[in-house]
Amino acid sequence: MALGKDYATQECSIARALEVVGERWTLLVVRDALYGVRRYNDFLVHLGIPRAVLSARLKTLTEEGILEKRRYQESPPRDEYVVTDRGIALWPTLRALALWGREHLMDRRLRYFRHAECGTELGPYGECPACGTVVPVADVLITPGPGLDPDPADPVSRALLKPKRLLEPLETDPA
Amino acid sequence: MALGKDYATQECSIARALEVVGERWTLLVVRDALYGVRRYNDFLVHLGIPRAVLSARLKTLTEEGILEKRRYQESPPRDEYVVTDRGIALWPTLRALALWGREHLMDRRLRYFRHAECGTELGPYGECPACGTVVPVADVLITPGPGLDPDPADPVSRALLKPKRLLEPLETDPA
DNA sequence: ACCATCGGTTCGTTCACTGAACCTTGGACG
DNA sequence: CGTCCAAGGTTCAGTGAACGAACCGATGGT
Repeated sequence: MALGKDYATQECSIARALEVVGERWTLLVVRDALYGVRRYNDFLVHLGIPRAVLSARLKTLTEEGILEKRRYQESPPRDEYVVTDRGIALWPTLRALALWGREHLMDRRLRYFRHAECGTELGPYGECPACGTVVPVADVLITPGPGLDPDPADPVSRALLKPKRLLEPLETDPA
Repeated sequence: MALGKDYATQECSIARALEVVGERWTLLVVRDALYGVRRYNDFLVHLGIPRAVLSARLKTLTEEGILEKRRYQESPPRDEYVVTDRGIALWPTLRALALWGREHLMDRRLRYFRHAECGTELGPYGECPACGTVVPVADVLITPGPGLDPDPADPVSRALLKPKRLLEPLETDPA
């Protein structure tokens, strides 16, 4: 969107939030970051997004403090984008959106989100029904569901076939 | 966004949800609908959205079953757009987005959302901390906060200066 | 007859997204 | 040394969506 002019006149925190994360692709980039995607190329192949747009989104997300760009090796110099606390705070929004989409648009289960400690599937607000506590994002286990393509084309989707915790960096073997 | 081509390849309920409500202005239209806005002109002046875009959004939201267009008087023929159950189900998403925006982008409180039965401000997941229950959207009272412009230009913002329940139709006197 | 309102549509301009090509840095290989 | 490859971008022409202003049709008021 890149609004400023328009949404800025709105006295509303929803509008202000959408100024930052409401543009096309932005929330999907944040989703991938929470799933553990960190490298430019992994975002690229998993999202199927034009390179120019990905560069722009990573730039503004970094500027807004939702991602942090950091050097993870010197030779050759390589940077990764790691989600910050501010980005992690978007988890309830993404969770609510995913729940709405699953309920109203999907006919099959693609993924389960569970409490890593006890394996119980999360409730609507990200809480563990068994433990009765809100599960920290780092303790959420993402596991594949029956509706998921068992042999996806891109390495990121393939890596997501194994259960893993959110935030934990994704291992993409380029096989 | 109007994607199909792009997001459709994504096996993800977030992506599917964003196909429907991820376009510019769409979530703000839904927000206004939950606030009780029903008439074309009220959406128009409150959002400051181009007419063509508003028409397009109302059309797709109606087609997606999030709003329902219905005749409320015959002469002259006038239609209103009323939010459906599917639209009401977006409340947790909007609530999460508002919370994030308030927490990370705002420096003042614009509105409070309270349990109409007891006046207690809602918790992060739309629950009433006093009653211990998730508050139905129709029982949420929206009240102005200290950061709100006390004399806004458009009639919708003016009507929202009085506390009212969500979903309850908005009374806009064209003063 | 004239004007105003509501709920739109039409249209020219501007702006963002798209996809393909290209570029740079730094190994790896021969 | 020269060539090739991968990662992580930038550049650029074409397209599609958003913007804002103008226009329109139905109805009611004066």
